[in-house]
Amino acid sequence: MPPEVGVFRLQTVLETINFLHALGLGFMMDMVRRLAMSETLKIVSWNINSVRARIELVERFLKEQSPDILCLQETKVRDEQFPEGMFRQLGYNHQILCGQPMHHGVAMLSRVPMHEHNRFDWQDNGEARHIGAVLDNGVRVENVYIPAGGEIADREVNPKFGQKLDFYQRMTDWSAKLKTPTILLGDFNIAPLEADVWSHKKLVNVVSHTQIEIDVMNKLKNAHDWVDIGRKFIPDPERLYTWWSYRARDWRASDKGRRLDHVWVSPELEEKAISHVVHEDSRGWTKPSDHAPLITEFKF
Amino acid sequence: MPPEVGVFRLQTVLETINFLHALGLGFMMDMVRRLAMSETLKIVSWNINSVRARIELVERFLKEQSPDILCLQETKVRDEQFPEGMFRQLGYNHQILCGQPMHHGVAMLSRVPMHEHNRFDWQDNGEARHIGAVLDNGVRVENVYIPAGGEIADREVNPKFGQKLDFYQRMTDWSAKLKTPTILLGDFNIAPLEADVWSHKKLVNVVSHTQIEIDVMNKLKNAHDWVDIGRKFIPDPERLYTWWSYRARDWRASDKGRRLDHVWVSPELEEKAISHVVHEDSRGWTKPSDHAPLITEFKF
DNA sequence: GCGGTAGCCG
DNA sequence: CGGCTACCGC
Repeated sequence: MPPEVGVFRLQTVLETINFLHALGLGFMMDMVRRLAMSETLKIVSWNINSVRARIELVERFLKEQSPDILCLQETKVRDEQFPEGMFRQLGYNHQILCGQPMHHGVAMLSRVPMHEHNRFDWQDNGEARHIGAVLDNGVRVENVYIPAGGEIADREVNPKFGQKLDFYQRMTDWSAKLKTPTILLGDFNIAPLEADVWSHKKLVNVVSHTQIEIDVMNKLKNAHDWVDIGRKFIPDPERLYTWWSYRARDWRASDKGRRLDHVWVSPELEEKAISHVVHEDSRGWTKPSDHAPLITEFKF
Repeated sequence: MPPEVGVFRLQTVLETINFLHALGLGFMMDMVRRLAMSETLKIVSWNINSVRARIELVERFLKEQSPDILCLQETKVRDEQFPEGMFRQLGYNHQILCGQPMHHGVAMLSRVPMHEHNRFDWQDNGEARHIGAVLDNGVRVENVYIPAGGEIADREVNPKFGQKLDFYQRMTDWSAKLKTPTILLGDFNIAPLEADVWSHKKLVNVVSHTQIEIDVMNKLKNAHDWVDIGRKFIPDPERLYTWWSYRARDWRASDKGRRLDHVWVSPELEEKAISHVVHEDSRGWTKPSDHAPLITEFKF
């Protein structure tokens, strides 16, 4: 599937390569060849904590990593104000935006064709927390920002915690009916394993790592036999974090991380995943997000 | 007057030069020689619009221009949070701070000895708008941030305008009694001449250029026969601005400036002033203040 | 337009 | 700690 380049819709790989050559953009030819001729897909999930405040970081990341698809959470911007120009300049011409003022917000930016498929309101309150897309090969990508759940792990005193559990339950119902090969990724706001947090003992009653959350997460997982790509490539009990609080004096030295972000796939896609890394570097850049991007490569 | 260097108080020029040589700081020797052996003084007035937000700009300016004394207005920082480290690193060990939370605030940073002399509250409401210092040669430096005066040029409907006029009146009373040779500089928030604004006609009723303001400014000027150093070196009717609004799309192209900042001296210092420029360049740096620095050199 | 403040949130 | 929303002031 050759990419769109500005107003040009290039029909063949050869056309695309000749076009780039004419523009003196020979350095992009390898990329085009790879995109068009292989069935490799590099997809990223990143809770960006404001895409506007982080636009230069995102640009740097895209230039360094060149993913085909970027799935963002916590964009914190309404669609009219989304900084789509930078993405378009880098060839991310397929854009699905689902934002709202102030909080939450998800977005998908792609250099390969991608078609909006659905937007679930699993929280049933209008918050912008999900978009689903389908690729030309029929694979679905579901980008989700699950609520954090507040401070206290008790739905009686903390309604936010109940909303989080209900969100998981609705995703579970949806998963159970799911037939299509699907990549489900985003900020799940739960770190299920002991090796997913810097201290199991200290966090066992902290929202994100409580048993009740781990239970609802496992119910969701079993409803579709989701495969946890993070743990496929970095098996338990190896340390695996995707989030480090801003509040730490030195996030890398203290390393008080949690694995809140996840990439899950339908069982039939498990063997298509060929690599997965948490890009911790970008957590150390200037003015970073508190989450690191998750980079997964598939070969279909 | 040899400088203080950290905890060392160097008594002679020779001691200072030897000290720098021992530290491998030979590149500073010329500066020390100039400071200690000549009677030249380079003094800057700059409304910085937050010294914390602008600390890298200030550093760049000091490294490029190497003034002996920097007088800042609108520092917008309480004294405990003043970023004094950068100044100390560049040798500005004499510091007089007069800040408050959020608004206003003035500061003087000097590489030559300078002693706090007074702090007038010409507005009589506790706002941090003035500090006065005396140099070892007896010359006084008065650094002032005169209130802007609000939107409407009528003290009956706009108390801020009245406060501005009252501030000028109190400065006038002070000036009339002044006997010492003095440099009075800062953000006066009035552009008196037609050539001090981009359009006299359009601004004749805009606070900063109204006749009532020009009248109180002239009364202040006459009370001590203050010499306007800006117009001594760039005579009327040549265009002379020190401030350009942030709101202009392209401040340099539209050039809708005003001369709000001034350097005035006692009559007996007029002939000591040997140069004066408005450093418009720094208005074009990244994340600039809306005011440009005024650089004046004296030879005593 | 762009500083500062405050409270809200994770 | 550091986004957001607001308001305030120049």
